[in-house]
Amino acid sequence: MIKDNVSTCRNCPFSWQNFKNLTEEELDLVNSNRSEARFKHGEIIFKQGSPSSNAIFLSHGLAKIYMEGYDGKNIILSIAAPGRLIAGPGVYVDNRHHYSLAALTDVTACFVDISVLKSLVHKNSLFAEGYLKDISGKSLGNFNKLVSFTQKKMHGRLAEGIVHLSEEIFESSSFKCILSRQELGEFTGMTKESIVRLLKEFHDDGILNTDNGCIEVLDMPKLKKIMVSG
Amino acid sequence: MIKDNVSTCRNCPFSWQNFKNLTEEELDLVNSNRSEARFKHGEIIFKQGSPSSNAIFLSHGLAKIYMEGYDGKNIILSIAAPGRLIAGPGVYVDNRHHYSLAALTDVTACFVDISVLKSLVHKNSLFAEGYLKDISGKSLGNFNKLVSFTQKKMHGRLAEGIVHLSEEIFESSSFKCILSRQELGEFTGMTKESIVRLLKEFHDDGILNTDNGCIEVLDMPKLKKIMVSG
DNA sequence: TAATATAGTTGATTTATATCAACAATGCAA
DNA sequence: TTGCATTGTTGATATAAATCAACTATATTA
Repeated sequence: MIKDNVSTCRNCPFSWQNFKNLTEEELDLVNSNRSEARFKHGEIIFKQGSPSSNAIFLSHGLAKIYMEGYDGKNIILSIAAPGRLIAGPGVYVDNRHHYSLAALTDVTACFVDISVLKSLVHKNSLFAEGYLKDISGKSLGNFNKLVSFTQKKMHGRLAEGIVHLSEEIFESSSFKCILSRQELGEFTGMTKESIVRLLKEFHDDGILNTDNGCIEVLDMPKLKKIMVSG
Repeated sequence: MIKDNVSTCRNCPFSWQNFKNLTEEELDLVNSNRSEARFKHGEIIFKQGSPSSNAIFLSHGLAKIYMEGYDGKNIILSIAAPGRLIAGPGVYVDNRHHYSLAALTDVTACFVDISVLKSLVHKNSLFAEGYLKDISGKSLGNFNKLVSFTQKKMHGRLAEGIVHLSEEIFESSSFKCILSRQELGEFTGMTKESIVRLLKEFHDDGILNTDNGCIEVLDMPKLKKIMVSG
């Protein structure tokens, strides 16, 4: 009998930053066009290629945003957490999802009809600006990913991935990793075998511990050094 | 005595799509805050890291948008042509350029104070929406670049690059390449030596000709097949 | 025109990383 | 609990692509 449904957008503690730019009436409009659904770990929330008619916000849990590439090889673009708009550039281009979303834990997700957000972009210029900021920030993230994927080698990329998980997602130096080795590979651009080997190497160098699905960063400065130099 | 200065934004044939959403008065505001400068081939127009206080539009020529990576290795993100907004995500994040811009040919560029564009985003919701569309489209381009850089091998990436140059930039199967082998490498994620070898291979396979800096695509279907499968 | 710098080319070698294959551990279903 | 499927681990091997090094052609400048 879990009770983590959000009663309204007004009192949602995971509300998207940009909703702060709305009037209470506008936020109520969002709320009245909101529906909620639950997903179990592993379930797909939406698929790349399908029509994107809703913006999604997680109110509970974590999900992976990933692109399905050639012959079954995926790239995990980022980890979605509560408070983030999940919509993608397709919303303003071709109304298609250009990536897929799947639950990494049990997830509760709010769906808001995209036309509602678009109408608010028209009505409320602060909200429009906030949306621009949001997209811009994500775009920057992709720039960095592009540079690090093309120029860093495995050590640097894995270090970067772990630092990101530790600081941005779990906000702790020790966390249950959630991502399988396979997924860790899709997140950092390498095979699962390479992940295993590198984690071991990091362990042997006293940088981290890996116990039953958890990662504990022991030497963050060293890890960051590898992240930058690698 | 070249005369390709643009007299006003109103009659500019290379005007940004999104300016069509402005009233004439608003466009005049842009125009009165516009300044023009010329650059010679190779000159840098702005540098990654510097403050981004202006949006830029080319009225003549081509330029490369590139990120400066680790130890002098660059990635050319795209080729800028007249009609395109060049501003970057930094505008709505940290007021810094996150990539550099350099002239590939002789270039005439219009500079518009970014605060003017921002004020128009506030005043004109259609313009704001157009801006969102613009950023979204570019974001999609980066997604594709990420997938192709991480998953395709050299053949596929080079084919992709050449098809892009041919169809999007020069709109001809035969074109003066502009990009040096080094730059072609930065555009497709490989070294200049690999570019040379692959171009030769493509030539030997009857896919294209390379004569004094020109590329002539002879077998576009084959090239596209390599682009997709590679 | 000669002199020098830059860009292009080629082949030999090295290296990072994927792939393949076998096996161990873990979790889930019957 | 047993069996089966998934995930993790390890070592051996293959390969794509970078690096290195030498050389040639093409521009640019004196």
